[in-house]
Amino acid sequence: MTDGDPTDLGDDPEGVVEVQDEAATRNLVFAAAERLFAVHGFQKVSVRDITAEAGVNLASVNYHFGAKDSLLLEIFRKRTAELNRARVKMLHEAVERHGGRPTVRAILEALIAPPVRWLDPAGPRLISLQFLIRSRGEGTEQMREALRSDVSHLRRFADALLAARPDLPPEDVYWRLHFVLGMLHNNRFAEFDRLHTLSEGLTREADFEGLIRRMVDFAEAGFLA
Amino acid sequence: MTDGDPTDLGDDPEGVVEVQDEAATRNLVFAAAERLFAVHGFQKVSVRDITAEAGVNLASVNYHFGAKDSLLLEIFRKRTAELNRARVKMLHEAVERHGGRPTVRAILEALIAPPVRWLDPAGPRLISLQFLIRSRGEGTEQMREALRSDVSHLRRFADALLAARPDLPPEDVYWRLHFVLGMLHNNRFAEFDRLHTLSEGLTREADFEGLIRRMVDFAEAGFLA
DNA sequence: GTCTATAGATGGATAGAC
DNA sequence: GTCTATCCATCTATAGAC
Repeated sequence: MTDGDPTDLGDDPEGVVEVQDEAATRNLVFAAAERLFAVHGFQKVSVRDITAEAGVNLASVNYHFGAKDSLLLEIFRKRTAELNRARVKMLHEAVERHGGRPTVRAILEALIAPPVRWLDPAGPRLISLQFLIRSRGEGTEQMREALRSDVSHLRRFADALLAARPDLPPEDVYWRLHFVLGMLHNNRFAEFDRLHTLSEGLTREADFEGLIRRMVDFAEAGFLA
Repeated sequence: MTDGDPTDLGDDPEGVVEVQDEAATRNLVFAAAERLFAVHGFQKVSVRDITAEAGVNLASVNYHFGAKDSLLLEIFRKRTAELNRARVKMLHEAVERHGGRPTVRAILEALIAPPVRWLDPAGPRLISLQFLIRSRGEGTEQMREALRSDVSHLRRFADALLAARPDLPPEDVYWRLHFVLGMLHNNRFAEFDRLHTLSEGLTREADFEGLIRRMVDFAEAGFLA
């Protein structure tokens, strides 16, 4: 369905296998790599693991992406752009809804809701989010450089928060934004497991809108103090 | 000074080098490994890197620790125990100070202050803390199993918080504890760098008692909501 | 574009001399 | 306990047939 233009298939005498969309293998590699990296870590997953998982030959990674690191970087860029787009869209809607001056709560919702919605195992985004969280600690030098220097999307959130709390010293606003990001980056499989053990099953992360509300409540209270 | 009993040195005809404390090499390896792991990550640092950094021979890691993973686990266990001891001690003092029922703020201080004090570059703990933070995302299976199952030290904090806020649904208490831990785990070199870039130098993490106060303020507000 | 085969580098671990 | 030399597994990347 999503493998390109299927109208070519009928006329090809060589059958279906040879006329796969030229991007099919590339997409298989991309998806397998993202999943394995997200679950097992960047360094522990080899090109062999990826190609075996994708069911393609070993040389595919280098042919389609040049190198393992380039593949990593491409996944990172794509998912980062998608997440930032969702966040900025929500922030923009909040700005319009509040006549140019969104509340702290509306800003925090735009920051928090998109990545938490990605946690839903019923959706197609859980793997991408775990990949992005992992890239923060294990990323290549290129990825860390991108994270360090590209603060353009956070810039908007910081400016909105500064405008919403002009009475606060700016460094307080920045520190609190840092704390909220820490809350978000902690949403890993392993941390949920630990919390689940500690609470003896009381905490279930299945209710994502509820989790968003809990996080926004907590963060908002911290910002309004 | 700390390399054993120096009184033996004067009588040894073979000189200083051969009569080093038998633990000297072991300690050199331990320290070099912790530092390299903390800065560069667990997978990226090889046994060769460690022994070169320590100025000892390649076989030292296997002789003194058995394997690279065992060395990692030993560092992890030692630093985890030290951090937990400092936290539990502060919690115990808060319990005594408050006649058995410490406030939310006192509990949070016991949870937050020790690891943030370890951030001080003037102290000897900065590397250990970065190692511990990294172990959360990159740890071996043994380390992750230890993190998952050994919640005995967090158990005390959770119980204290449940007692301090008996009016809250327990799952709310657990989630908020999870949020506070996220704030703590985000205190990595790279995240401070990013925050520093975003705030154009306004946020300086040099004032650790100030940072503790900011974090406790934020977390307390979130808990009292 | 796909595949096999392999080059070339690096890793953890160990044997054995001292 | 320490060191050198080395085994052997594994990795990334590429050459070259199809």
